[in-house]
Amino acid sequence: MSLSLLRHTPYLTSAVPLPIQYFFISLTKMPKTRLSTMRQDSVQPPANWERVIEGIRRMRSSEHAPVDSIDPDEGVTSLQPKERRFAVLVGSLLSSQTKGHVTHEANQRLLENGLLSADSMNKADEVTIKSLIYPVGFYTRKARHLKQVAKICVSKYDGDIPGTVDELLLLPGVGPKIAHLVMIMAWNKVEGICVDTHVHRVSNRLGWVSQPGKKQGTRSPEETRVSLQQWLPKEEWVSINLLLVGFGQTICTPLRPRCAKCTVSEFCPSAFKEISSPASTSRTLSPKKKH
DNA sequence: TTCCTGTTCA
DNA sequence: TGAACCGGAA
Repeated sequence: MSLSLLRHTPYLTSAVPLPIQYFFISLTKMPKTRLSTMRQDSVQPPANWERVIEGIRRMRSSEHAPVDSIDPDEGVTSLQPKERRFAVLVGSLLSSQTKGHVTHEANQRLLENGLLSADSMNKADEVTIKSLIYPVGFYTRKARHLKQVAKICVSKYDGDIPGTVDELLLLPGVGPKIAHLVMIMAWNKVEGICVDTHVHRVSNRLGWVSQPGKKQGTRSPEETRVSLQQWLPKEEWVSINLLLVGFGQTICTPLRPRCAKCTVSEFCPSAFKEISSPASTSRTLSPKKKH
């Protein structure tokens, strides 16, 4: 068991089989918010953020979210460490703009066909990969990326995957979201927050993040990641993803958020304002319309 | 229509 | 900064 994982995610110390993937963390194991955790820098945390997180945790416990029903470890824990890390990378690559169960089924098909290793993936036909991962989003592009990634892993990393964020970002198809996800899931290292569309949207609605030197909300997930990391205690960096993804899937939805069912709406500056998307959020805050 | 745990290229 | 990549689902 990795010490680094325990250090960064103390709530994973029991009952949860390691290594975990895709942030599959039992909700009952989610930590209570730590009070009085002083943060670095001079950035003031948003008011009541701890109460908001606690409230969202309660909502997440009482209402099931799609992200909770996926066990990404299925069939993968039996793999050797090197293959398991590669499988994590592949699963992460497949996940963009794709629902969890679709991603999971595609990964299982790759596993059944023995393609979840850098060596076998490198030798596989691109058309074969494409047909196996269908109907994952952007499957044509991803099949190409997977072959390129496998080739790089074989030639430069002896069949393993890169161990740093910077090196992961050099892989085709790997951006900030996937790089930070893979660092946590494959290497048990927390280099940054994994910010996807849900974390980006919910953070902005709550008024938790802003552009550098401005009061306006962030315009990209990467801006959100930097802004969040300036005040959110590192102990929360891992759990915040699954927390807000599930919350974003069920209550704080992109379209027609269910503010009436949300128990933290009193702390939310966007509550009951009929927000339809992050894009419209920034438009509302800074009207730069064109006609 | 918009969304789905984004990244790439103009 | 925005369009393109993908197609099924709500």
